[in-house]
Amino acid sequence: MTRTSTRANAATHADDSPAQEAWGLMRAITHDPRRMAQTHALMEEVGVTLGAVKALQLLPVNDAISMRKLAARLNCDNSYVTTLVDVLEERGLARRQAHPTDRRIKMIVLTENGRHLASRAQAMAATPPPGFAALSRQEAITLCTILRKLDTEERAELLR
Amino acid sequence: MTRTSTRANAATHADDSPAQEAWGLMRAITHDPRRMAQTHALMEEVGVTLGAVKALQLLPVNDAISMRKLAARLNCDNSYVTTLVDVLEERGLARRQAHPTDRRIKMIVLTENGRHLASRAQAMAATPPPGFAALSRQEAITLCTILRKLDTEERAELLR
DNA sequence: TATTGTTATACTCTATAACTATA
DNA sequence: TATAGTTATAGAGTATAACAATA
Repeated sequence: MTRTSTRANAATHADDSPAQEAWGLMRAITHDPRRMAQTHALMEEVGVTLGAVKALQLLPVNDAISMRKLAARLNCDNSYVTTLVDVLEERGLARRQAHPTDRRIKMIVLTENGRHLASRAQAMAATPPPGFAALSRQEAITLCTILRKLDTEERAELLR
Repeated sequence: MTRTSTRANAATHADDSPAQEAWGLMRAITHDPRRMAQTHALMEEVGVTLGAVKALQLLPVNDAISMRKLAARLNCDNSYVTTLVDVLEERGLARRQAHPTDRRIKMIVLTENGRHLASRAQAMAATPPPGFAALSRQEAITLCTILRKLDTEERAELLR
């Protein structure tokens, strides 16, 4: 990126290209420590560790999912999913079910209680931090449009 | 067991508000697994663990910094910084120095070698992912402006 | 023979508590 | 007495390898 650069905006970013500055800001914004605090509160409430809460955030609320697919979502090893689902079962939040046709596969389903908790955990993750409320509708839409392009482009890059 | 490294896919946005969708996209974009791969490569090259690379990314390249302040930057406990700096010293990447006036304090300084590595690690973190290249200059500037507002607002929220 | 999940195990990450040396 | 850092230690997070059951 060349620096035909913008007006002297943020002093700290004087030498950054807009793209670099944007990237830095995105990382700062998504890093928000209050989210971690929220998550921690949920861990305490449910009496499970971080891994289990992450699983709750990625488990489909109404569907069943195989161990293997959950591992892919969590981007972790299969064996760790065993550990995690064990905890979830102990807490009565999920159950292992047989797959109807392939008996190697175990399908994980949330219990009533687990469904409830999973919904909350997922809503928590999906809720933008409070600062977003300061954006005008038009700004939010503009932001969205640019991020969509960025996301699409990232995905495309991934396949090259 | 293989770990399939999938990119967290942004959910379907049909029902989301623009702010919600933007938030989901930001999380998907910053989650990029290629960064983790890069970091992992550096870990291998230097022969240290992730914690040490993170320290390298946060150590001031030309200044000294106290153990305590480094702990604050890493957002971790003091005792863990001891562990980390021990490793950095073993690898000849950093040294502990006495503070000129307060003998309780130990100042960490990078060695020549460490400075080099730290610069690389920091440049790696600051470089936007490849998708950013697809944004027009105007889009990058617009994105930057909105994110700056968001960031400022987040900081303000933090003090309420 | 390949695939799904589990067990056994070990290494990394990280914090807490108790401690030492200053201040 | 309070603060900076260290030591000892333990628990959470996570992977690897070997394995059992099924396909």
